[in-house]
Amino acid sequence: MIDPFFAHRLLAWWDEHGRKDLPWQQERSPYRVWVAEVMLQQTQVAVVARYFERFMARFPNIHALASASLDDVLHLWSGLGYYGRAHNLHRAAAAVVRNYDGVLPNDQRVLMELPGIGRSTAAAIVAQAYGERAAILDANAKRVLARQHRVGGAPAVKALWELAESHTPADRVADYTQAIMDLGATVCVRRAPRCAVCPVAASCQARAAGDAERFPEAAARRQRRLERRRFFVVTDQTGACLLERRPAQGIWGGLWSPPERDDDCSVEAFLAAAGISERDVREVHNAPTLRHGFTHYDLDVLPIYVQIAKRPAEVRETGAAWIDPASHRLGVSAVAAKLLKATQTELFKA
DNA sequence: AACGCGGGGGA
DNA sequence: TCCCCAGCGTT
Repeated sequence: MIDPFFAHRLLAWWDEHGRKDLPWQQERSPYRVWVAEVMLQQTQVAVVARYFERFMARFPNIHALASASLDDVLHLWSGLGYYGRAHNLHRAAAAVVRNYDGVLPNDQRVLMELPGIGRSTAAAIVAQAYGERAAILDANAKRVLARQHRVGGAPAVKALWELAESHTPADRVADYTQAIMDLGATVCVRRAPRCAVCPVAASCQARAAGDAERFPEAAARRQRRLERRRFFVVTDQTGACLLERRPAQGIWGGLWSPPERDDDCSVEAFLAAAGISERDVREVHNAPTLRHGFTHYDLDVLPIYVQIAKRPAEVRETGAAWIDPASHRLGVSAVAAKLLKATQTELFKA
């Protein structure tokens, strides 16, 4: 049984308490909404806010994005994670310029054919940018609806999409979409929801049952993997660091990082392959272990710091480059930046 | 349907 | 230390 006043009460609440000053809500354009929605995939609002305007300043419109190099796009994405999003954004921008004359389609089904745009993101774009009726089901809406109707278990996702569709009103779609996300983000929060100030608490079944925190049902815990990775962090006296472009497949695919080698690669063999003379090596020692948290497994990063007296004349093999520590060009991945920072700290102490 | 993908926030 | 976050693409 769908409460016909659900959307009405939600909108009335949003008019008074909703968020209306987020960066991507200003001078709202399809392009800005699109970029924001992609950045916001599995990424918290406060984090995206630090990247959004910088990205917009560098790529103010879809043509600027489409004609940019992938390295430039990755550079501005560095630290945001899920770098496949940046690849897809870049590819989709080129496709929109080529196929739609640079105008982002206003149809949900058409949008979903673009790389990186799924059901929820496509719905958010058409609702926020074009005012077309479309239902979203992000983590916030999922939590609100799962509690409102007290649905859990395996079939929950399908049921929640149907509930999202039936609750979405025909008018004020953009505001409603924002409202249900704001409610989930500020009132119907994961732990200790503030039901006392919730506009839809009266019809909330989980609230009535007193078990709101049980919803949405958590996925089964996954096994965590432990991985050990070994990087050769080679810096010179200016702090410049040797990087390699990583293989397209696998972790940090296509990004730049300090050279990674197997445990059975000796320091001598690495230096020889890189064309670095051993007499240029001033010091080699193991650094303290850096632990890097990961979604499904942990990485043990065991960098070996190598100080060399000067840049070797010829180390530019395929895919190798020196990175300037001041600019961090070449779309350096966050882990490379962390390793650089650790390296520089070590050099500073030495 | 399940899994891989990243980094950060918060308890 | 762990779960979660304005999900998507692949298998």
